[in-house]
Amino acid sequence: MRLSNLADYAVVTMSAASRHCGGGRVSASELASETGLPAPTVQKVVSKLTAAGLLRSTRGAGGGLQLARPAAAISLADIVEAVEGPIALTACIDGHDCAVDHNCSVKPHWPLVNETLRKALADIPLTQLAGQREIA
Amino acid sequence: MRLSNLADYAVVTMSAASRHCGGGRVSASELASETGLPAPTVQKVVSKLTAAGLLRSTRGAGGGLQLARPAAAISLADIVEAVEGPIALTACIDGHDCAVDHNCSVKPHWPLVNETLRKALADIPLTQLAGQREIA
DNA sequence: GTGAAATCGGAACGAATTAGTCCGATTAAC
DNA sequence: GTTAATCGGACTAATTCGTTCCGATTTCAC
Repeated sequence: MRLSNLADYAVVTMSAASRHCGGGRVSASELASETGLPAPTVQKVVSKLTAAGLLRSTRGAGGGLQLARPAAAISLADIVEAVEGPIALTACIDGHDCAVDHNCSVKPHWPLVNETLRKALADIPLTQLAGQREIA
Repeated sequence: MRLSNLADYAVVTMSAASRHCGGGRVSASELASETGLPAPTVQKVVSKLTAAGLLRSTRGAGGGLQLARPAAAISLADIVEAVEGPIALTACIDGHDCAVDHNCSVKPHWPLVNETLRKALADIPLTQLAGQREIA
């Protein structure tokens, strides 16, 4: 019931990147300096976020990162899913049987719980987490 | 964003125990047989649940477990907290600074998220999870 | 056109938490 | 008082996560 540190760092990184949305491209090293996180860690987080389509990467000299979508259109659920995969409390939903499949009366109820949690996280936009002066 | 297997097993175990609520004491071995989980694992889960006050243990020959509270009064949040501790997505809320304390603009928003998730889980009683036994 | 620099992307190593297992202390019944 | 069955805690092994490093790609400058 606790998201991984990578996901936590991803939220911080996205929050920092959202502040440079208007300024164009930002390098991963610069994000590391601003957030105080280790540079390699930020690189790994950025890789996952880029693969998920939340960030747009521009390679080469003078390149950098930029938000692929407006900050208001990115929710906490998107960031968590980008780093940790689908929002699922249990692993028995995607093939990995929990060895009690035959007598597991709670399994039918997990999708409902998962969806409830996902909705709760989807209702939190990046703008709220970033704490920008323009929250509207 | 995924609860540990122990918590998953705890839910299954509590669900199985709720069926024996009227029958009185149930041994951990019997719960293991019914759920199909390894007996030592069930013992570990039962230990945590008992320590949290969700189960009442009776030692000695002929002893066993029984629900400390009615099934309707036990929520999914109670079980998760019993096994995994407080519902907190991030570890930076209880002293462990995340090394970006000075520039972490998202930290003030985590308690709200945690409370939202906790409420979502608290709204799911054990009776709903137990449901009717489905024989596959 | 060529060279060089800077960037992201993926892979490998190490550490930490977790899952599983075992043995001992306690307790009730006989 | 003895026996037997139970829970409780501690140890070991495994998986996953976090961190770090190196290579492929791309752009700018000359």
